[in-house]
Amino acid sequence: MNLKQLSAFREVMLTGTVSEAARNLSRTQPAISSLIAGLEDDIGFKLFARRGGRLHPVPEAHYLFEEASEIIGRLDVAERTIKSVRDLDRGTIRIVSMAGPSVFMLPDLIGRFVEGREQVRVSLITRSSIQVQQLISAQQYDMGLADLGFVGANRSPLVNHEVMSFECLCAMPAGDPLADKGCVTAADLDGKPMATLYADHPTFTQTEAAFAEMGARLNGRFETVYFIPMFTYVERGLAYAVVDPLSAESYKLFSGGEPRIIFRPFRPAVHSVTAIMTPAHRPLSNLALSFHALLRDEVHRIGEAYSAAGDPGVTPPA
Amino acid sequence: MNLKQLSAFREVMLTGTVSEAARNLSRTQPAISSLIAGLEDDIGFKLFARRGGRLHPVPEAHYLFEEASEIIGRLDVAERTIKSVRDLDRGTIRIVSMAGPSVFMLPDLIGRFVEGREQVRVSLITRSSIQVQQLISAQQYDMGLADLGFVGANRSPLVNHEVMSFECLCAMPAGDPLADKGCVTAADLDGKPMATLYADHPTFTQTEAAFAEMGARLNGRFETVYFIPMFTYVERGLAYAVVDPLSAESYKLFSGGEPRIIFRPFRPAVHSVTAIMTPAHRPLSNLALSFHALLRDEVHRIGEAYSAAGDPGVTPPA
DNA sequence: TATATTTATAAATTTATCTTATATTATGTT
DNA sequence: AACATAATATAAGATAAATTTATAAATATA
Repeated sequence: MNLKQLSAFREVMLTGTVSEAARNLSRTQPAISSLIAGLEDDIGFKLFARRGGRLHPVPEAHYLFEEASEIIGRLDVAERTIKSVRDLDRGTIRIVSMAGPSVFMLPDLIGRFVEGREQVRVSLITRSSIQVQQLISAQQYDMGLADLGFVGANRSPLVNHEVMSFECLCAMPAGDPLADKGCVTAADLDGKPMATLYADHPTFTQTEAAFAEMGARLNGRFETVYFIPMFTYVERGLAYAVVDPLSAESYKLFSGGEPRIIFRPFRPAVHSVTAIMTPAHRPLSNLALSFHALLRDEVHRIGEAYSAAGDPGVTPPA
Repeated sequence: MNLKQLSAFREVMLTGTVSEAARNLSRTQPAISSLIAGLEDDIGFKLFARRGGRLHPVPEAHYLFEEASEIIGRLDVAERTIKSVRDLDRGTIRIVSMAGPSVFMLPDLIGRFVEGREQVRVSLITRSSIQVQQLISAQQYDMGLADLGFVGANRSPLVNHEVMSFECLCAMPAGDPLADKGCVTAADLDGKPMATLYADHPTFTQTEAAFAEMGARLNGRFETVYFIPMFTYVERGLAYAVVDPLSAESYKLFSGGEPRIIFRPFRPAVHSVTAIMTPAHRPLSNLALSFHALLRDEVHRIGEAYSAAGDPGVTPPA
């Protein structure tokens, strides 16, 4: 008893004749006849009584017809569904990210990704960079975005890290005199009020080192947990800040059309090392792979956009 | 996407390796490899990531595994069920019968038939002989048992009639002097009290004719609708009766171990013409065919048992 | 009666599946 | 590092299944 036999049988039951069934299935009549005969052979009795050169289903045939219809229908659904998975318009992606990108950048990217993919579900949670790696290595999430500065040497062997290093930027209010410089140095910010992250954040420690290197004094006036509050201080001209490109992009998304902060390259270079993490020993779904590619491209685009040119939102000085 | 592919895939998912799956399915490893490759080809993407010379299912594979398991399971159930239908231990038979046999004979026969066939359902209803033919021709029932004397020339072309003609018997109380005779004639019953069926029953009209033929007087003292009440009168020595063998058999079943009525051939012969009816243009289920054969044999057995030997329950006179 | 329609069967062909043999890759062991 | 082990992949040949073409037989229809 196989599928070919069952669908031939089903078609004969539906059409009433072998010839018509053969036409519907794009086969010849002897092919269908032989499938029916084979099916009858397999189950051990005749499904049709042959009278007047026609096939008349025996009562038992009606039971098998019901079953065959449901089985074939089920198979069709399964086939369609699995093929829609191939076409990436169905499935679930679970993402875990550090705080910064999870506020504007990732929701924006996810919004673009699910556009026109009604059946796609995306779950995004926010955790510390350390926890991001833990959750990925626990095979609980498909993708993670985290600051490798926190992870340091403790990279989990269960996690693939796609490492991207960026140079941080100096954020200042639009119209600030320093914006005229193509590049801002620690010396330029000597003693100026700064908004910084908390003490053990890699960006903060590197910024301190950069100031020390140039013999400049770091005047940490505002200390915050996330980047977003820092921008509030910068917007109002209360402070400068050294931020990574992803945070700069987040600000751009946050502020919408009229950015009141501009970004300039900062020297000595402060590096932000971000990684896209994926489970090492479990294949990603095609959908997740597709989003992974989008995320990587986006992060690279942001990195490049802010690195050389400074703030792409404002024309750099000639 | 076909069954071979799906069950190979299922087995690989269950065992974790192609080689083990091949062993379980009694195939070689390349056969399974090729089925998996074919399946992946059909659905358009890889179900397994090849790493370390092993297959690691992608997340989508788990969905297909669930579906494949259910489809295969469903097919197995259908196959088992249809084969149990073949073995006649599952199914339904709908029987319609005239009153006489439906009281004891058919229930007894049905009881024997369903013995050891837990899944077999039998429905038996009682209708007039005319209605029996109508219900069979309406394709509503699988089998009918009716007196053709009522149907006469109005045989439906939609019904197959298996006709059986019997000679009726004279019923008398055990110990009656007439029992000493090997054969009872209408003349023997001249003027004796008789229990008869209602006026237009074929057996009654023929009995009247038999008495007339021998110039005997028919003293119809009790008139009943069914045979069973007649036996009550006969048992108490209040009347004689002329009954067909099926009714005689019913009495035997009804009275159990100690029959208080004996039967003798009656002359001139009164014929009871019974027919087993089946739908002409619809095949019977194998189960119904099987019961049909049993019923035919039983009716023949009864006809033969009562015809020549008279009452088989009591030793006929030497 | 002639014609058309339907199913069944036989032979030949094509397609699918399976096996054997072998290559390749990864893993563990000495 | 060399070797053995175990897994998958691939190619070629063999076998089995499905399909088509051709044809016969039975039945219904004009």
